[in-house]
Amino acid sequence: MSVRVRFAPSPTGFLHVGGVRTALYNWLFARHHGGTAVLRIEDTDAEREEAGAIEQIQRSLDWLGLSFDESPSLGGGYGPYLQSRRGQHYQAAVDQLLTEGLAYRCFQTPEELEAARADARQTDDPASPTRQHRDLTSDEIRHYEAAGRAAVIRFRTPLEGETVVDDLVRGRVVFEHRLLGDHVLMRGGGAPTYQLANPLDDMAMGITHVIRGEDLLSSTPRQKLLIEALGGTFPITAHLSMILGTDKKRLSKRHGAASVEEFRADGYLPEALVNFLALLGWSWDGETEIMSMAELVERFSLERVNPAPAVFDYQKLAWMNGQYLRNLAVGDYAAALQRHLEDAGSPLATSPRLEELVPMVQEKLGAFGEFDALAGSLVDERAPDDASWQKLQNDEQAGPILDATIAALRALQQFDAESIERALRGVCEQLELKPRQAFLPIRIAIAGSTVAPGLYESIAFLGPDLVFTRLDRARAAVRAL
RNA sequence: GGCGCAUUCGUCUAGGGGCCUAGGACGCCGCCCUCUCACGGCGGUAGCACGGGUUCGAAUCCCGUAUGCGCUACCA
Repeated sequence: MSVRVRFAPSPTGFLHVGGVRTALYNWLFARHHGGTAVLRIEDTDAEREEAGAIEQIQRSLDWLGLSFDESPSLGGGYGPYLQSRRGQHYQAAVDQLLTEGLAYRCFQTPEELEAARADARQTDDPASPTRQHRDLTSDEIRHYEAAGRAAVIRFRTPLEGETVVDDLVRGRVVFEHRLLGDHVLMRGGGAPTYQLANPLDDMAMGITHVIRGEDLLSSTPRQKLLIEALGGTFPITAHLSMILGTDKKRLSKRHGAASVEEFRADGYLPEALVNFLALLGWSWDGETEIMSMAELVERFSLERVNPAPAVFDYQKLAWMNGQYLRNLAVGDYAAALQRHLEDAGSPLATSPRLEELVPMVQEKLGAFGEFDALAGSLVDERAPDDASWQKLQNDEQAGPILDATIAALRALQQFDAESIERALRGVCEQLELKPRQAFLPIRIAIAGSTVAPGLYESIAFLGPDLVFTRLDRARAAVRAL
């Protein structure tokens, strides 16, 4: 039997890292086994759906390099399976369940339900409120219908016994039927609930393995019961732990970036994010950390998924991204950097000289988002950093250093990094200063900041015209005091 | 409250009875390299939640407690 998995997000917002990890594990598992991974959008609740969310989810998955199979449902074009287009299929299943007495109509008003819940709090039968209309007489049904009451369809959950789920990451989990309650399959308006659409589609689509978040573990027995009532076989499940913020709460906006789009905007590489997320809850040998997509596919297995929740460590992601960045060939680095600058709408994106900058910044950046602050002043004309400029002006040696530098650079035949280095070393000897002292004012004059790419390379990159302009400007600022 | 899941350095993890005086990585600290920032190199800090069992022997198995998280919707 070949493996078929699905990633089934609801379009209620951006794709966040928890969702990405779920998507990734599904995808890796499918690819590892040469199986199929499909994307299914669970848009059964029109009210909570957010405009553009589907496109955004797809864009994020594309960017990450997670391509899903079989996406033919949208009017002949390409797109994911949409539950909102499968209404008849759900209706047919409900009709069958109704006929066989496996489901029933429930006419409770929200007020009645609430009242029943309040009563149930005192008892040891927490599920009873959901079963109030489980055994209505035909007279009662006629009465409710005559009164024009809308009905929801509830599943007739067995009152006794238990359902066992053999989960690939959690082992055997047992649920008592009496505590489950009769959950709603179809709303008053005729729309299916998740509890109906999700398992039904898994069955209809021949899903063999359900890999999803632990938040859905408790609804697994209901889904299993439903599928088995319909004569189907429930898939094998693997419930992944939650991803937490540093406060151990579910990762969200307030912990920092939590959506794919944000990491992208901050200048992270998709390969790095994928690698990092793969390791959040899974490991290969406990030692190897940097793994390509191909290696992940080859090595991934659900058996090695950790059942414990994991805290999302931004620092480690940053480190890993730096590793990926530094391993890029210059041309690839330049291309990726340019794409990032374009995405960010930065004017630096149009610079034809980005590639020249790469060797100067590649060792220094943890993410492309830092590029502008580090090297922007070499590409753009901009005001110097205030604090740095202050430092320059307070430096008593600055005047003589700048004078000597200007003279030494003026004397140069060749304006390349080696020549510049020799010239600047000469300045140090001449003034009997250590490079770290002598170069500080020069760096501020050149880059407008105490932090910048290598001095010699920066000077060579800017070229004599700009360099002398900036040195003169600094000289004037120092003299003005 | 009920049900469920989880619990190894600050964080991600290795470990599935003796190989563990618990290994790797990020972070942190120190040293080296060094024109700033980084990178890189070397070294260091730090952990089996607690209590009972089982066993010749437990981080590893069982029970309990604690704590955290999830579910408890006509959300998914």
